Amino acid sequence: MSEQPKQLVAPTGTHDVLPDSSRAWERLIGTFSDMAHQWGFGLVLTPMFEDVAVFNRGIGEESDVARKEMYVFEDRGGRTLALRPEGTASIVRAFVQHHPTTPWKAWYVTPAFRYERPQAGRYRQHHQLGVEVLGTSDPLVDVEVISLAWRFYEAIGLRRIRLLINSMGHEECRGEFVVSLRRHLTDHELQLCEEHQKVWSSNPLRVIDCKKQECRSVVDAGPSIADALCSECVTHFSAVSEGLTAIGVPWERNVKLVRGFDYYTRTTFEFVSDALDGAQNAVGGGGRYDRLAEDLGGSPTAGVGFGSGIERLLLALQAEDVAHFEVLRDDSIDVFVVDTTGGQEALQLSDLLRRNGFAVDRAFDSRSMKSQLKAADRSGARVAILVGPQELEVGTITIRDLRAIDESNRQRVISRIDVVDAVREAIETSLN
RNA sequence: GUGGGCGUAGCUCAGCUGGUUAGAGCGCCGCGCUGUGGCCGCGGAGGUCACGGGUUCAAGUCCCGCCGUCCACCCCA
Repeated sequence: MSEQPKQLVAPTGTHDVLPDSSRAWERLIGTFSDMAHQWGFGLVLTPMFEDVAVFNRGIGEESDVARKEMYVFEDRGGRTLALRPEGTASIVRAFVQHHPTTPWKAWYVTPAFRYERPQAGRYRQHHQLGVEVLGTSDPLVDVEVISLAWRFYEAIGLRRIRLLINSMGHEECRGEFVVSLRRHLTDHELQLCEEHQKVWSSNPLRVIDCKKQECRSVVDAGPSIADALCSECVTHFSAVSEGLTAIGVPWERNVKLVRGFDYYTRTTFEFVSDALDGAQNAVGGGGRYDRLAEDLGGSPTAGVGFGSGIERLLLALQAEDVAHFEVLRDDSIDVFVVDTTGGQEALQLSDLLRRNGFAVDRAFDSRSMKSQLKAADRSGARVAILVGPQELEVGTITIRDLRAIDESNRQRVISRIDVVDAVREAIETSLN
């Protein structure tokens, strides 16, 4: 006797999605796919791993994600590759590579990988869906992107969502702001929180959204990005916020909204769920990235997009008790075929009914009628059709309503030839 | 990367200060109903008490380590 091998499990921070919960995933992704097409976006699929430079140059080598969270590996040909940590950089790389006509409107759904310590709403593999628009700097595109996200959240049933928007300015006014911010932080370095006293100079913008009281006091007394914007950036921001208001999407300006990726210019935004109380309350976010295509070796091309975390959305839905994302009994199959003559009849009948559009399941292993009916009940089917030796001999089928309440009149015998029509009728008359 | 809680049946958990064959509910299988599910009753299967060391006459229970998980920080979806 050999020893039983050690049982293997999914790696830390990853999860299997089983049928109990995968139905909600299907609905979420299906809804987003429908809406993205309605908004004029086409699906773009890119490889799950890229040359590490795509992400380093994209999200910025100084960002936490690039510095310590990427899954970087070398392949057998000595290439340095990384599993994608977010959705945008790959899409822009594909744009640069194929130079499609603009505006290029892409939607995507993809896993994303970050080597982090897992906790509520944060995993080493999570999933994002989102869109990107390349090739136009029209502020109304920002509005279109944000509104798609907003309408999507509405469509899936989220209510307690808030939209926070800000502008990071373009290269120049943002640069000037960083200079004055640096000056201010240098003057007040010793008042910062312990952590930021050490690391603020590598990425001063990070201090702005630090939650510690020490840093907040320093930041509040310092320069605001809102005052540093040039007139063009101010105009852009106004057009975005007015556009949102025009179509009834509520927003809040948050001048401290500084997102983690370096590629953002001008518009940045984030959607937070008030139903999620933990630190992981951001269900989506994005912004404009007018320099990114250039950074990835393309010609200067404006871009804007958003991404949303599927796991976070599901947590928010759960927290809001959105019932329609639970698995409903109605969602299951129509007919369960019970066959106690060996299984050949179930084979033929299942095939026939499925070809006629019914959702059908059956039992295997020649189990007893009692056991097969139990399985039929568990399946949630509305009706069962029964074939035993008696029916087989005379060419009939017993059709049984599994949802009827009284025992009389819930079951009848039909000719096998009429099975499709009889099943159709039985399903229509069956109670819900 | 830092800090804390928790790992006992498929699932949710009980197991008092260490003491004989480790329990419950749900789920699963079977029987009551030798061709009829759900409800009810009865019965059954299923556990190297995450793993590895240690203390002890004796460890699910105490100690150390390790892995996993959850939570917080950091950061983000």
